[in-house]
Amino acid sequence: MRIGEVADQAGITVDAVRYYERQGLLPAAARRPSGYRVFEATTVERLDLIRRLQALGLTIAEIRHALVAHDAGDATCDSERWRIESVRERIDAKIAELAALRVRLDSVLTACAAGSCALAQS
Amino acid sequence: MRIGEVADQAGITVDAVRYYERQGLLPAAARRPSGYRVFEATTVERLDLIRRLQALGLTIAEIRHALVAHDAGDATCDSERWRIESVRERIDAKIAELAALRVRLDSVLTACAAGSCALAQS
DNA sequence: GTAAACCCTGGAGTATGGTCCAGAGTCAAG
DNA sequence: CTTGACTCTGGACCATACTCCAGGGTTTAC
Repeated sequence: MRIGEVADQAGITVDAVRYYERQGLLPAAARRPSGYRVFEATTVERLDLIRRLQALGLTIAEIRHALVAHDAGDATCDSERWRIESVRERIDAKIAELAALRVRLDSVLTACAAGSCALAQS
Repeated sequence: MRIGEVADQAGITVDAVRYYERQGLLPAAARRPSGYRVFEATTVERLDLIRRLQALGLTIAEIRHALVAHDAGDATCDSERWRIESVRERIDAKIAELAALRVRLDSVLTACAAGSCALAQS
């Protein structure tokens, strides 16, 4: 398959495919004599997996670590659980931060309703 | 006051002060013949205000809009309320997004506990 | 008069996850 | 044999909010 075909089937751009290759999320593709990349059908599945992990909030670096472990056959449920849990902690921290922010915003809005503008407060 | 003094009193770096000036959050400072910036004491208060608005989650662009209205005498409680409410909506949307992400993560972890690894799922 | 501490500008760098581009080569159909 | 669609590379660019740097000038104290 050409790069445009895998990209279409995975629903992403060819630029993204090349980017993932550069980032080590895909093994370096085989090449035709012309330099064109040649992909196997399984690449589409791998791209789907990458997208699913991204949708779970993993960064490119985390996905790379996960896939390297996977490729080496080292990806146990426990090792992946640990990775996902660290992502969950990061998300929980972010939610807590935003919730605190929202509380501060509400108090500003309450003050605003009472006639005290945020720009005038000290 | 020199730039280092206002920066110290506001608890930020001189680079940040110059950045705020470039971004239009501070009026262009007066200069000595040597080119050194000269600030009035009120600049410290303005820097404090900028920091408070940042702590509420406003971007530099939003703070600029708010301060321009303020400087023009146009900053009413209503106009500021509208600005703060749009920030609150943004934060609420972000919290909702992260909460949905967390639900997905939990289902992956549940599957993981049941022996189905995230990397193996289709 | 000299050394330390301060200030100036313009521009590059940080992190993230890609996108977009030019300029060139390749491939398939008609 | 030509046309159009595809691909290649390396590098610049997006937003955000600064930070850091070089290479120079200024101020202040002793």
